[in-house]
Amino acid sequence: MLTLPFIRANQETTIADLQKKHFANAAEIVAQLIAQDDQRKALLQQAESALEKSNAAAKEIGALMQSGQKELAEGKRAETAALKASIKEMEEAAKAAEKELTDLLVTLPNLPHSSVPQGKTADDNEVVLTWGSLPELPADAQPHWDLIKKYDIIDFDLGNKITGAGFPVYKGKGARLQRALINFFLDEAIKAGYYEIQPPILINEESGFGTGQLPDKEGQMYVTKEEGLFLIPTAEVPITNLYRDVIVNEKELPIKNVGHTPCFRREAGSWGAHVRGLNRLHQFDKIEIVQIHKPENSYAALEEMSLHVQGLLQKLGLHYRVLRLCGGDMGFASALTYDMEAWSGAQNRWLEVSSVSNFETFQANRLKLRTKIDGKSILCHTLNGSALALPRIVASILENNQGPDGIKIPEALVPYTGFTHIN
RNA sequence: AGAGGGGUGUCCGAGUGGUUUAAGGAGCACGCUUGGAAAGCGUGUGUAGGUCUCAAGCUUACCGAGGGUUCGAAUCCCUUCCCCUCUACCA
Repeated sequence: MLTLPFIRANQETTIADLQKKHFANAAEIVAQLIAQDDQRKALLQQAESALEKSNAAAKEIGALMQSGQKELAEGKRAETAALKASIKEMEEAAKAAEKELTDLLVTLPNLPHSSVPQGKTADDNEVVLTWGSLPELPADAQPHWDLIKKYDIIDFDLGNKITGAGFPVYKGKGARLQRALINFFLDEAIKAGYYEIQPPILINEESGFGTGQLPDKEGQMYVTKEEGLFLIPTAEVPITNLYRDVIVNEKELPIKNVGHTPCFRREAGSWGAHVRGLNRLHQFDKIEIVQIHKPENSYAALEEMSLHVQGLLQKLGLHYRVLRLCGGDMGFASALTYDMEAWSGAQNRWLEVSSVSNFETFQANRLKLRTKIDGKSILCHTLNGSALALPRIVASILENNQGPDGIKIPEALVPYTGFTHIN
C-alpha cells in the first residue's frame, strides 16, 4: 500500500509511475484520493472537536458529583446527552471516509523502480544475462511428462483419483528427488546466512492482507470452509507476516529468513497445452527466502538474493537467464522484480523457476512493519524470492539430463539423493 | 470438545463507573553524586491520527480484538480471538 503523504508530495511522479505499470486512470484516481483525504481530515477534525467538548463536560460532571453539587451535575448531564447522537454521527462519517479512502488506496499497485523497463507484456522484459548453454540431447528426447511415466516417478493419474488435476503423486526416486532438492536448497540458504523457519501453511485474513494477496487475489487461494483460513500460495505470506505489527530493533536488521512449504494455487481457468505436466500445479513445494532491511540497503540485498538464486541454478548445471520484468508484467506489490528462467530442453522453452522482488515499503505499510532510526519510526523494506520452486526445476533436470543411462542427477544433488541416475 | 480462571505499557504488576492525565516496581536513557564503579538522588521513557513551515505545544484514539450501555468505561454487557488449569479426546 502506498502512503498518502508520499502521494501528496509526489503527485506527478506517482501518476507517471502508475502509468508505467499500466494502471488505468492514474491521474483521476490520484486526484480522487487527495480529495477524499481532504474530506477525511475535515470530518475527523469535526468529530474530534466535538469529542473534546464532550470529554470536558464529562469531566466537569464528575467534579460536580464529587463535590456533592448533584443538581448542577444533573443539568449538565441533560445538556451533554443531547450531543451524543451528533457525535456518533460525526464519528461514523469520519470512519466511513477513512474506509472509503483505504479501499481506494489499496487498489493502487506499488510504484516501479526507475530501472524497470517500459512495456506491457512478457515480451518487453529485459534479458539481463544468460548463463550456460543449450544441453545436448538425444534425437528422441522426451518432454518431462513422458519421462515421469517412463521411469514411474511422478503420477498424475493417482493424484487425479485422490484429489484432482494438478496434484501429482511423487513416487520412489521421484519422491526422493523432491526431498533431496528441498534439503539442498535449505542447506544452501543456511550457508548463505538465512535462518530457517517452518511456518503454518494456513493463514488468516490479516496475513493475506499484510503481504497483498487480499483483498485482490482471493480467487487464487484455497479457503477452509469452517474457519475461513487460506492455504498459503507461497511461504512469503506466513514468513513475512511474522513481522506484522512489529517495530524491529535497528540492531536486528537485516533479517534473513528461509522456509520450505508446500504452496497451493487455484490458478482458475489457466489450463492448456503450455501448462502441461509439472509446468503448473495446484500444489507444489517451494523454498522461499525473505529479507527485511533498512531502506538504504534493500537494493543491494536484491542483487545478493539474485546471485544466491543464480548460484543454485549453476550448481544444478541448468542453463538459465535472468529477466528484469517490465512495468506491465510485474506483480502488484513489487518495485523491482528479477525472474530466473531455466531452460527446458525437450519443451524448447524457458520456464520461470524463481522470482525475486523488492517491495520497498509497500508490504511494510500494510504490515505496519517498522524500525526506529534516530528515534523516528520508519517503514522497513521487504524482499522475497523463490530459492527455488521445485516442479519446473524437476522438469528441467529430467529433460536436460536425459540420456541412454537414464536421467543423470546433478553432482551437487547426489549427496542428497543417494543415487546418480533415475533409470 | 466441556467446566473454570485469565489477557493492563519494554517487563512485572495495582486498578470492579468519575483528579487514572493508567499507581508502584524493574528495565532503559540522560543528568547529579564518585578517583572510578555500584548504590543513592533527579529527570525522561509507547503507537497512530489531526493541528502546525519545522519543533514545541494542543488534541483524538489505543488496557487482546470488535460492538454496546453511560454525561463519563481498563472497570458493566454482548460477540470473538488467544493463554492457563482440570476433564475428555488424540499423534
